[in-house]
Amino acid sequence: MNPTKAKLLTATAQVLREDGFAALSARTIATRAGVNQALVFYHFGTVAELVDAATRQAADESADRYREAFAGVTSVGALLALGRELHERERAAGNVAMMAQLMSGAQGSPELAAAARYAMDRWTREIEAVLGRVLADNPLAGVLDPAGLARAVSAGFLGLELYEGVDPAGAEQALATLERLAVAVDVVGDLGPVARRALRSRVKNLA
Amino acid sequence: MNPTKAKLLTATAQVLREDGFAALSARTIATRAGVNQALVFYHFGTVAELVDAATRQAADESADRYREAFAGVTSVGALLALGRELHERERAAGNVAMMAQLMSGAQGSPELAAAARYAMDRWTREIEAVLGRVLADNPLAGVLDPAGLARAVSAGFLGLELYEGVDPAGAEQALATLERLAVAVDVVGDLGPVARRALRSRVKNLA
DNA sequence: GTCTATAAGATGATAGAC
DNA sequence: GTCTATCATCTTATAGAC
Repeated sequence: MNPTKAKLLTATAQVLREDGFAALSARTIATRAGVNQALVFYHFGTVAELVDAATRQAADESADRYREAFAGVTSVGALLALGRELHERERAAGNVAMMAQLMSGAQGSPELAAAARYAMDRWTREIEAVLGRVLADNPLAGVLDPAGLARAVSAGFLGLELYEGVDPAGAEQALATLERLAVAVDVVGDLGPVARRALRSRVKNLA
Repeated sequence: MNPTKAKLLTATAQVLREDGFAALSARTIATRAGVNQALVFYHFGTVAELVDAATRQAADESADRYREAFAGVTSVGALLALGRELHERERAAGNVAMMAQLMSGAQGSPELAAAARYAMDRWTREIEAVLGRVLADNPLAGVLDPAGLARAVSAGFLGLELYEGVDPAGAEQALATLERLAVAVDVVGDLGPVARRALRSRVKNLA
């Protein structure tokens, strides 16, 4: 990989994270990369193609970190602890903010929508795998399919990130409640046989 | 209200909804409003102030519609049915997309962040009220505080809207799973006295 | 209140020197 | 591969005629 090309990719991610989609331009990116503006077009053709490449790369790296971290998780409790930690870490790295910016920018551009879809797919694939393991013997498993839940979790992180930029206290409150909801799902999984049977029979009618 | 001013406000909302935050400019807005570009600055001073005014107005109208619709709802089942209908209607109107665009644009602009926060507050206030009523005698009430849950729901809608623009099928799948989760919460609220007691004692330790 | 004209700057993108 | 210089086009914002 050409060093200038690499610099442009990481600079694009930085601008997207810190200043938002609206701040993206060949000049802002090149300045942050410490290279000449014309090199954006030499290496990537257009600004949109650079953004596409940068976000796909970031999504790959991010998803790979998810996979490693999720590898040994088999209980809801462990997933929650890890989830909170991972959430803080990814937040600090700015990956969620970057994806949120990508998604909003993608609304007006079919080319970027493809990159955004790719990024979401990479995330949900990892989350779906761990959710499938964790929910395997929960009586709510028939209701909470891992695929749908993984997508809901990914979308939820996007929304929370946007919300956090606007009202940090409110976002924290929302996150705390969601964690409690997850704990409640776990508690339901630990219910005694009587309550468990009662719940399962009722749940069966929903699926 | 000056008719030109009104036209600019609704045109701003339209551009934000249909073309996204990146497409906002005095010219795109004025063209859609059918008025001269200079009038943006005469009536609102800057483009940012126009966007601020337009999104506050839209949030007010949207929240007022929520309030009316939520007024008579007292059960989770009724809220879910209404929620799905409302979600479709607001989606078609483009209000959620507009807020999502506002939130992402707000990341780079403190002035817009205030407007975004105002919009989120108006939404969560209505949702919190109806959630408080609906969850009043659910054994999970101690875990799912209405304030946090309302914020989570608002943020969730934002994320789902962004996701939908990128992958409609995935977003629908996520929404379906979330609805099932809400139904499960309702089922828990309808549990017999034995299971209910077992759940409540376990839940008590979490709060 | 609304218009035209215009200033002053940022943007994507290209041509051509090195 | 990298640079400078340049283009047409877009932007916010203002001045001044009507």
